[in-house]
Amino acid sequence: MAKTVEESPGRPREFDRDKALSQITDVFWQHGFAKTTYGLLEEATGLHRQSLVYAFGSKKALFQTVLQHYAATRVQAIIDCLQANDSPLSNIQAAFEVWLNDARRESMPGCLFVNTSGELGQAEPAFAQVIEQATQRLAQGFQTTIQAGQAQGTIVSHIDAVDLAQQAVAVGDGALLHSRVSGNPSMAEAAFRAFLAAIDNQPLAADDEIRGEDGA
Amino acid sequence: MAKTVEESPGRPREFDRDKALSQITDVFWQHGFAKTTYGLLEEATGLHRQSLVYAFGSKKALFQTVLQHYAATRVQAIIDCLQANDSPLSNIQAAFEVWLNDARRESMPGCLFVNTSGELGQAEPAFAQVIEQATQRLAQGFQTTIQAGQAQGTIVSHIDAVDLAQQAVAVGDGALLHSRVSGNPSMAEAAFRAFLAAIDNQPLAADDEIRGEDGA
DNA sequence: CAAATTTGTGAACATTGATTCATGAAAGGA
DNA sequence: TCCTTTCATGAATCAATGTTCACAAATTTG
Repeated sequence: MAKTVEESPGRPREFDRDKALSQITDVFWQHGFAKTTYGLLEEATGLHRQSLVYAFGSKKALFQTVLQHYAATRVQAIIDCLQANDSPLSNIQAAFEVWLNDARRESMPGCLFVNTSGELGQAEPAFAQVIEQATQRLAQGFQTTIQAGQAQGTIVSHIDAVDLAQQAVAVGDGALLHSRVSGNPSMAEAAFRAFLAAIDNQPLAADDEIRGEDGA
Repeated sequence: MAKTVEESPGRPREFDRDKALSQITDVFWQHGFAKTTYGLLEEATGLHRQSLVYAFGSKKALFQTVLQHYAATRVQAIIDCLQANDSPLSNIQAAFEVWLNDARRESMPGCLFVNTSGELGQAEPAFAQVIEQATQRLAQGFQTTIQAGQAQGTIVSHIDAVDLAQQAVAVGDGALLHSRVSGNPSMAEAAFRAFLAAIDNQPLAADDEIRGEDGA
């Protein structure tokens, strides 16, 4: 059985569980699963490793909790952007802005799910399942918003909404991956810019400002 | 100094260096850097670990060689597709097909560079540099092909070619990442389909009735 | 042929890291 | 108060792993 009891008789916990979880998330985010040691976790939280085991279980169980915490906060923030009370295009742009903040971060750029996918793949099915489910929810969020834009004519309709939603998630994942390895958000910015330009349905506004050279 | 001498007096090597390197690449591809042990490498190559050390140096040096080998073969194959003697759109489609083959592979789907980026990020600058350089070359290849298509009018011109090239690489990376964690190439197929539909400049063909399945 | 050099192979080494043991401390309940 | 339960901390344990040592085998060069 899990040892993460909510309330029970006996000595009360002296530290804030959620605060520790947040600090632990950052360590995994920065170092990945394999290179995160109990020494690093002790340093980040100020707690004894055995306290972490009592509170969260083994390292795998701890990481699973971290992934679920991440899905419930970070991924949910993107979905909230997509469902905001604004135009579909603005909502997508807002979601991209959240990603860009992750890409621009100095200390630990990128996305925990992206990093974990690359590191472990399907080697740990429990982890892969959390990531897969979150990715599905994210794609569904994009799809709904894109379909709304297509219905009102602000997003191009000649590309399938499901395909566009999958592409949006792929672009985000790829961009955040690259921001991690390069330490540079420019690829993410360019990729998001291209995606938004591609789905923007404004056939008359092409005379805005001519970008770069135009041979036509 | 490196111990990878090309030819020298003394006992000749009994195994094929390139063949072993290819087998080693597959092991790293499947398991990642950290989880690849000398035991796995011995099993895959049939060689003694010390022979590998003699031939390639330390584990990090070995992996660096693997990454360079991968860039010179796999990444180059994509670039060759982009520079083939065909239409720009067909060239891009052919490049995506190579990626799709990697996404569809049963045993070890995905891309070694993508996996390594997620696993190590900038933790090993020597690795990150190889990946970064290959990514730059790939983006440059897309950019050249896209610009050619824009010049001849087969690719849309209202989106910046540099941004589109960055997006293409991001889509590919994200799609291959997801194929690894999900074991399913459907996201890659959808994302590539959307990208191709978005850059295809056929203002008269917008009256196509059914866009469900891609024909020939 | 003899010396030098490199490879092949088995074993050992040293380090690291996740996990567990053992003990004292702090609460709640009877 | 006394007992049970849980937490905090230090130490130990056990397994895994990258690397190195030592020696036999194979080939080139003088």
